[in-house]
Amino acid sequence: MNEKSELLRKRKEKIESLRSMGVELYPNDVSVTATTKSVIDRFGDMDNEDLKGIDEKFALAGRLMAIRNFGKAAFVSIQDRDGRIQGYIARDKVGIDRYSIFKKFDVGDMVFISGSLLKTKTGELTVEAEEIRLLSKSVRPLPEKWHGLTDVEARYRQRHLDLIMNPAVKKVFYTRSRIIKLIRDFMQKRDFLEVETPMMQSMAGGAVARPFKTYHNALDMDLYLRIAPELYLKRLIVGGLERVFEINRNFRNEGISTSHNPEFTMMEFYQAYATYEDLIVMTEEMITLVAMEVFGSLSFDYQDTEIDLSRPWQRLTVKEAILKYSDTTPDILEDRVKAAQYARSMGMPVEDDEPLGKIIVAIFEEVAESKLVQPTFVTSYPIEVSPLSRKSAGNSEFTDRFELYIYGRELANAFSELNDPEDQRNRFAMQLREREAGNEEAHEMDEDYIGALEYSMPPTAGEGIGIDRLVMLFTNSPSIRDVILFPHMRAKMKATT
RNA sequence: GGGCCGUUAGCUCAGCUUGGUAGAGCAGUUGACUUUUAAUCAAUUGGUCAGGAGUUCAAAUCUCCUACGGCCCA
Repeated sequence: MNEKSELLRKRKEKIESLRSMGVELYPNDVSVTATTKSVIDRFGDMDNEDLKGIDEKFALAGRLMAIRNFGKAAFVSIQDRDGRIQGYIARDKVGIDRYSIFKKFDVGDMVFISGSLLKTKTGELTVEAEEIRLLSKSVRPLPEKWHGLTDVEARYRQRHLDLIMNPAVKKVFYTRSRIIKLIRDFMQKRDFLEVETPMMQSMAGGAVARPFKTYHNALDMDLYLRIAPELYLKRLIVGGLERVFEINRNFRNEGISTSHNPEFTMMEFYQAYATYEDLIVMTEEMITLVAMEVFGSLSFDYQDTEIDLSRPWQRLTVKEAILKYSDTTPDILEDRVKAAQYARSMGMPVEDDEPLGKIIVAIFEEVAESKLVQPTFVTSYPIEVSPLSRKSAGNSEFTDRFELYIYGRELANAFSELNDPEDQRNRFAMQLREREAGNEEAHEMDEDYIGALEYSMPPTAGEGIGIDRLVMLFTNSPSIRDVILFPHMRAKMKATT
């Protein structure tokens, strides 16, 4: 920002003049006894006569959001973490000295107010100040009071301003916190242990994605920010913890979009002696519980669409979903050459030696994904795209796996875990061949993990749930950036602070 | 990575089609005002028109490049 800006200069002059009046600009000695909401909840319905009978004093603090000046009196609006309340500052009440100091306050300053309550002519509960003090002087002006801050770039880059100006934004992050607490409680009630596993890993495993790379000086080794906690959580299952979950960040070195941020929050959990079908039920229970807590209902609007979470949710195999939403015939999905031909006919790039399973999933993503608006469990994923999943009994080309789709977005991914170390080695070998063929996202051979499996892991099912996307759904947010406080942005040369 | 759109005062936006010395509201400053609530009334300050290059007598406006952002596609 331009330091020559007249606004800033004027503010600094004002600060100097307050200082010369002996006013402490950044004091730290107030005792706040109430919030705006607590006062309004208790007294909002009372009339002026009742309020006069209360000899309690109220001490609140917050940001000055408006000043309506009348010469010898003024109305102010003070905003704290859970709302706003009006203050009435009359010269005769606070005294000439305090009033002349108050006249130098600006919208945006942090202030302390204490006094009694009254109702104005228009029926608004108001704190009649006996004292109004400066707690922290603002140097920069706030955005305009009516339109606020709407420029999305400025909102993300200066989230502090966004939070000050846009109460709906604050609400999103309160809801986010509540959803995470609900999920945590849900897991703990089912005897799952919350754990934390490495964010920095010597090999980025547990998912198919490109990692961020970093370097540890003292150990002289490359490290990768994790793309998933999966392989560590399963080591804990081998270790006998039986039920574990982790709610934490994953990092994937990929593009940014309305549903992708390079760092995002997942909950992963693993339950011994369960199958992916148990997790279907558990997922329904968890998400409907969140819906009931947040909306008090299983149906709600997301963007322009009504989402209905009434159970049971639709289940389709990958192939069924393709057949349902395209003109494909079953024989096309049984034959690699026909499938490749079909995919190409829709303009999708297909490698000559692309395995059938990968082509099927590509077709699924092309024709079906966006159609899965109401909650749908998609099952029976091909083995080629599921290197950590257990093969389906009776059909070794497919796995005991599901992905949950809502509003065309993948919200969860779960499977019965592959616990046969020999099979796991073969799967990694398959991935390694892909890697050598140039697929940077393919999984690496993880001997250490196989070594853990060789101590035997009980039959287990595991799942990852995208917390950001879940919060998007429950806060009606169109972009993942609306549910992440500080979404990643390209560095800007010009300082915006 | 591609396409489209955007970037003008602290904020929200006009102005661009059709080139001719940069506008409004809010905020700020000064003054009036002791029940207002987008307070009101009067006066007034504030601009590297994202950055760069080009065309032109003359560019916020036309052309090109770059940066950043949004939406859609991959």
